[in-house]
Amino acid sequence: MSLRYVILTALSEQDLTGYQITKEFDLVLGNLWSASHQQVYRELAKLADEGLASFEMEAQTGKPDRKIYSLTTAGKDDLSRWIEEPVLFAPTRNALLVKLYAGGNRDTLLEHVTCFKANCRAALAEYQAIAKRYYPERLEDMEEWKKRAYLTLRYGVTQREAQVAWAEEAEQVIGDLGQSDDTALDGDCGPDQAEAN
Amino acid sequence: MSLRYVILTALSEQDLTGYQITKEFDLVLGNLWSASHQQVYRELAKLADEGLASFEMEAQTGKPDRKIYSLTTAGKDDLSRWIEEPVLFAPTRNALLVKLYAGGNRDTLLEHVTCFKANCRAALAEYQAIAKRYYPERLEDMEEWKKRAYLTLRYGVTQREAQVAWAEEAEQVIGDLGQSDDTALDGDCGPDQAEAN
DNA sequence: TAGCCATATGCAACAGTGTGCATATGGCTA
DNA sequence: TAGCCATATGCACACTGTTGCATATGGCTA
Repeated sequence: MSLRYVILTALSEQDLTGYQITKEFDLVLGNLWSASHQQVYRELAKLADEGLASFEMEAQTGKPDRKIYSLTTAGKDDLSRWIEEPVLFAPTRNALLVKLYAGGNRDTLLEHVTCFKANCRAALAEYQAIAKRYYPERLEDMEEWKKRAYLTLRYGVTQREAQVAWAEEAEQVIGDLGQSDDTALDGDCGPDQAEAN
Repeated sequence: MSLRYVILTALSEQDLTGYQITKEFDLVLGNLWSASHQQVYRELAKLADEGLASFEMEAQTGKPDRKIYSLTTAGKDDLSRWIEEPVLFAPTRNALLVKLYAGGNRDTLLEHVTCFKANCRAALAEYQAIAKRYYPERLEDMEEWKKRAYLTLRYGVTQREAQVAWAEEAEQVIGDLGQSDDTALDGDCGPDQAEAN
């Protein structure tokens, strides 16, 4: 149910097209939520249908026509109401941890963890690039909306840093394990392990 | 697609009923994944249907009959294959960050963050209880499967600790904000800056 | 005895997300 | 000119997850 409010939030800043909102998910918004363009268009249609947003067609030269969406009063009210609601915390669902728990070949697990670490580092680099570009000033000098946005970025940074640290700890521990030790699986340490996928 | 493999993992340790698997999600497994009993039963039925697991009815005295599920060879193979596959990382979806980004009343945001912090602390306390009960020995003295399980718990601990630290930082920053400052909602204060991007 | 709880299993409907496919404009390049 | 890319929008179906409801055994307690 949150995607709709992410979109309402984006629209509360400025009028946007579905295409632009989708792009936002690759930038600042991506740190909070993510959605495909199909999801975005579908949700926008629903929002317009329910009167929370409205749109105007805009003809362009050299590019296809587009629909520029803006919040209605009802949309603003609904967003405000939602913000006041208690936050629903999503349960953990972590495939990497499942694989680690399940067992399997040591080198495979190491690869998974190393890949995870690389992902986290890449995310960190992106966050730092965003910080440099959008939040170059000191916290005290930021406008209030910017302080709040910066906090969401800080969340991503601190989480990723903790993940990298954990990954390094995990690499150590897994590195010290024997070659193969599935929980109750094939258990052979035979020559092969077909690289799936 | 992962729920099925979480269940296969649980079954790879020992034969279990749907009821027991559901209980597991409240304990150690809860740190990796979560699912309702309806989901568990549905998935078990599918696994049996596809020949990845099989079950035997067991009559009990004083309690209802139950189905004890066990992995088939095909099930073990499928689990092994899945473990080898690259991990699919789930995109971020964080309602708290959305609300923080959107704005709203300062005290509301503070409440949300404080509630989040309390949740994290509660989770930490649970993790510590589990650590004390299930992993009292030193890491070096653990069996290999236990080292891996311990790592998954460590992940939870390090993440939660980072979240608590962030929450305290956030409380500071939000505490210094003015009373009300929605992005473009009711409480406008002059010419709203709608920062592009 | 009535109601609650733990044990034990499940169906049905719906909401939310993901994936594949489709369509159209027009610029740039091989 | 053919193909690719960015822009721009969307449908249909499948899968995953949530919610409400249903059923049954038997112990414990008010």
